[in-house]
Amino acid sequence: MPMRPADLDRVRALPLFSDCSDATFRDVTAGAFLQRFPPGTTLLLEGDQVDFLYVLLDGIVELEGTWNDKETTLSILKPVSTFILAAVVLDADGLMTARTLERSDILMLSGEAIRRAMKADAGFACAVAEELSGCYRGLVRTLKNQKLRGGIERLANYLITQKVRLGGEPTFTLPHEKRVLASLLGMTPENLSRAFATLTDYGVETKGAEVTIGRPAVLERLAKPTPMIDNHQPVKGGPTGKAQRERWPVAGDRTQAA
Amino acid sequence: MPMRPADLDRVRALPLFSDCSDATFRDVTAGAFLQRFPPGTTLLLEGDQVDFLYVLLDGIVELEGTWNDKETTLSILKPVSTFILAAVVLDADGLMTARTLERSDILMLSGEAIRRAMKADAGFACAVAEELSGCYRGLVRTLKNQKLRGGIERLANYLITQKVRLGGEPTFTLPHEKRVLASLLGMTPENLSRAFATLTDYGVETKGAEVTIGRPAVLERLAKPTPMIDNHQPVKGGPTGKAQRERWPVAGDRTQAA
DNA sequence: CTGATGGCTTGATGTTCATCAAGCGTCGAA
DNA sequence: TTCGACGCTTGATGAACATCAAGCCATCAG
Repeated sequence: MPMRPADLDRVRALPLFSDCSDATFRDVTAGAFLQRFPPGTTLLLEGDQVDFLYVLLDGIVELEGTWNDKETTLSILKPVSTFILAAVVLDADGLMTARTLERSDILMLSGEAIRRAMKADAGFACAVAEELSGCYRGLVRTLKNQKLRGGIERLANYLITQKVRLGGEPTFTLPHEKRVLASLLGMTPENLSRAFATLTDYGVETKGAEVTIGRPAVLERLAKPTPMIDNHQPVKGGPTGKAQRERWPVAGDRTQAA
Repeated sequence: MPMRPADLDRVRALPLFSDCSDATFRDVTAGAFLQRFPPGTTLLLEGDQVDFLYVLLDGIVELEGTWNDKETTLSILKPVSTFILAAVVLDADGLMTARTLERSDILMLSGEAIRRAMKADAGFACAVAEELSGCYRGLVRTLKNQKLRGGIERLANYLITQKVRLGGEPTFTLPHEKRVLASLLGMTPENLSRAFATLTDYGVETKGAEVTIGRPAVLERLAKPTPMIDNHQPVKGGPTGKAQRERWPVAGDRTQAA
């Protein structure tokens, strides 16, 4: 499928590429191709060799892990995001299965070209390192969330994070099916249901996918959110990488601090 | 404290630095200093500003996370390892507390110098990206381990991994206190004790910190280890980064594949 | 309209895990 | 040596969570 110039611009605007030279960008995107996938398509299977860096331009994709006939979703990606960067950098097998949740436009960049570009363009290599750092920190947050909090607390914090990211309005709509949310939060759909029921006592009303947080203070007292686990960075309009998410000045702006 | 040339050589041999130019290495190590810490010393607190890249030259350090008066250990590092690289790259606050478990020799490199070197030396920036990729994949494994397996299965797989990493002998000694191991595996010391008791039925004998795996096949049938979660890469003699750990050819050597 | 499907909810039940409490053994200091 | 501290173990109990089963409700094809 041909790449439209508009798509190319969106990729160029990614933090990953916004700083690299024109030559690097041309080299990396030369053999690229854009593809549209229907919902439920498996893009990459756990253990597959990874030949491409994927860029989600439109749609939603889920990263999941499997063991012993059980599966769990590790992350849910929205546009514009790259994924399986780490496997590409190391030229290793993928550790996660990638699957579309909705119809998605996905750009595929040659992994070999990426690695070549890193060696040639220090700015690009730095951008890759920054993106990876952001991904890493995201996972640290997820792991702490999983090991330190119980199911109800995870849901409460998810709702608070979602609220601020969607603009801060007291009522918003869940971006995914509840069964997907359950897997992301590390619980069964049944227990997610019960957790929502429990949160009624804390001012959380739900009607289908519509959620309204009636008494934020009460919910927060239960959730005890902290910047060491929860990243309340609002999703701004422009395309943003995982790195920028982590740059958010939690306490005091340090851009000129050192 | 003065840096001995021998220490400098060990750092130079790290995958992080083995490929970078002499100039870069000199720049990065110029303002470095080596420090020896007693056991139980907190090197860095969750949320602290991170000004240095730490390199563990000798000893053991634990990375832990905290929430609501609970704590959990996220990783245990052996020499030679770097830590909090991601925070350094992004010039962000640390997400984990770092504490020595034993007396440790730790080299501290200026974070600013690291970032400067990355911009100047593409080879170094690539090495940073590779190290971060290795750390990222390690966390993915940990998260899958945590979300998909139960406590006994986690212990069983830990023992199997430990066995192969320590040379494959049926009997070996646990490298940490059991309370630390429990926290790493995401359970209480009490339940770790009970899990060991359960594993007696699977041929696992324990006498203090000495563990012997009597019937490996039986234990494996319970543990169901998989390269998608467990990294059975043996710890070779030389200093090895997290990246090399992930480069292990799981199925077929691809070093010359592309 | 009818029926089937699939996501969600609710209840009943059992497993897993944490907590509380007590006891045992080892080690180190007085 | 004696005492106390600490790590580990074991038992009893309760909380959190998964599983199984049934039912509700919206959507959609026939």
